[in-house]
Amino acid sequence: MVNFIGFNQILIIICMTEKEQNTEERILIAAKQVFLRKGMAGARMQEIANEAGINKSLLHYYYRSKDKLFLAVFRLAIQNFLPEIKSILLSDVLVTEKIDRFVEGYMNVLLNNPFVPLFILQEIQRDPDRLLNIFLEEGIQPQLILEQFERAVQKGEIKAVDPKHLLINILSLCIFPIVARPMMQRMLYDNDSDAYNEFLRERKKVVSEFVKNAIKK
Amino acid sequence: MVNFIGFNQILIIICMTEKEQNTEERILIAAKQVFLRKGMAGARMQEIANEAGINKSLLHYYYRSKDKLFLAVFRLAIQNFLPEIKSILLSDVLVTEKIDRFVEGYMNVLLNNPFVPLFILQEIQRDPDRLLNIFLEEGIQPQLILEQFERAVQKGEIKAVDPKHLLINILSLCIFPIVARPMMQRMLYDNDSDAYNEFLRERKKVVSEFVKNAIKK
DNA sequence: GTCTATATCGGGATAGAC
DNA sequence: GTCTATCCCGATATAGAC
Repeated sequence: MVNFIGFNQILIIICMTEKEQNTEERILIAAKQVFLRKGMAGARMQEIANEAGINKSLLHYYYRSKDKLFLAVFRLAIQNFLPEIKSILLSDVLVTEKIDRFVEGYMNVLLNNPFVPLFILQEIQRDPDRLLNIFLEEGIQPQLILEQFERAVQKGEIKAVDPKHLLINILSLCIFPIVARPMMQRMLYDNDSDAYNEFLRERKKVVSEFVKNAIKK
Repeated sequence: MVNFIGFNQILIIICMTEKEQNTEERILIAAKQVFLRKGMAGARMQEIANEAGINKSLLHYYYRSKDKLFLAVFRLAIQNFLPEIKSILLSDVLVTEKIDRFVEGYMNVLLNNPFVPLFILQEIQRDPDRLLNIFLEEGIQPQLILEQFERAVQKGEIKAVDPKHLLINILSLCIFPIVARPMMQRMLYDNDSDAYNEFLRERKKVVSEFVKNAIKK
């Protein structure tokens, strides 16, 4: 008897594969939403299942546990960040120009993924080494930008500042207004969402100017 | 029969009162620790009871529910912040001098309560209006400092900057290095805690200078 | 006020039918 | 692969003895 796979068997296989990918992906997207909103501890498997439009058990079928699902989601989340940021950091331009580009690009990323930073801050406190390892595996390298700042100081392009402080200053100015949004929007803008969006948009330029003023000789 | 309270009855009452206060207070302190570390969702009543060295049921005896306990703790936490900060904001000095004092005072408070900011950021996202109401009840008023910045701009003491951006810039530079500590300490200082403490101490001056440079004419 | 015991509930995880 | 039903544990909360 010849090995033979009938036409509709192939169809079934294709269908199952497509379904699998769809479901798996839908789970990931749903889980991302919920994890980002609630954090690991606050997220409920039921809520994720609802958001994905499937049964709770299916979550365990695809990702054996809540913990595994969480890890998958986290990798996905930071991979949205990386390519854009990396390309900016690797670009070969003057330090002041690079600061402009970085602030612009980084704040755009944050505006598109507003829940990611707080999520990272939460989980990094819950279990610091786990997430740090993932960061390292994904090739996050602060050394690169620190050296650039260092060289810019030596060449006299900017004031003599500690590169680590400068890096944290820039990150602070970009990230904090996003993670503190629920509070700041209420306290400064009467909870007017549009006004705060406008504030964040104009903030790209404001931060760039602020930093460049602070470090120019 | 005359109304009469015997001597040992008085002793008992005093004892009970003292014990009550002690226990109540011990619970508050323990709960503060746990809530700050784990957030509302991650905190466990058992863990709080252990930390206070008492039985789980006693938590419910003094504070009817986890939620009520949480609110009590939160009020306590922000009341540690307020007096110091308020007095700085109300002091009558030049804007640059006030920025120095604020950064110094605020970062000291943060160094003594390093878990508070992330805790606030977490809970403010979980239930924004609840915490905001507490802030308002406690008399937190950004308007005050905004007006001072405004006047300083008009008087020509500092560059023409948007007061709201300036306020958020200062807050960012102070708060972010504390909430992101677990990550930054590992990425920038090989997880050397002493080195990061030193970094934060010198940061008070660094931030002051950074901000003043950025806004001087 | 403080403890032990227990009720009650919700969530993660598994078994098994289809 | 997907569903229903169920297990099991842990956590909040209550009852009641002392």
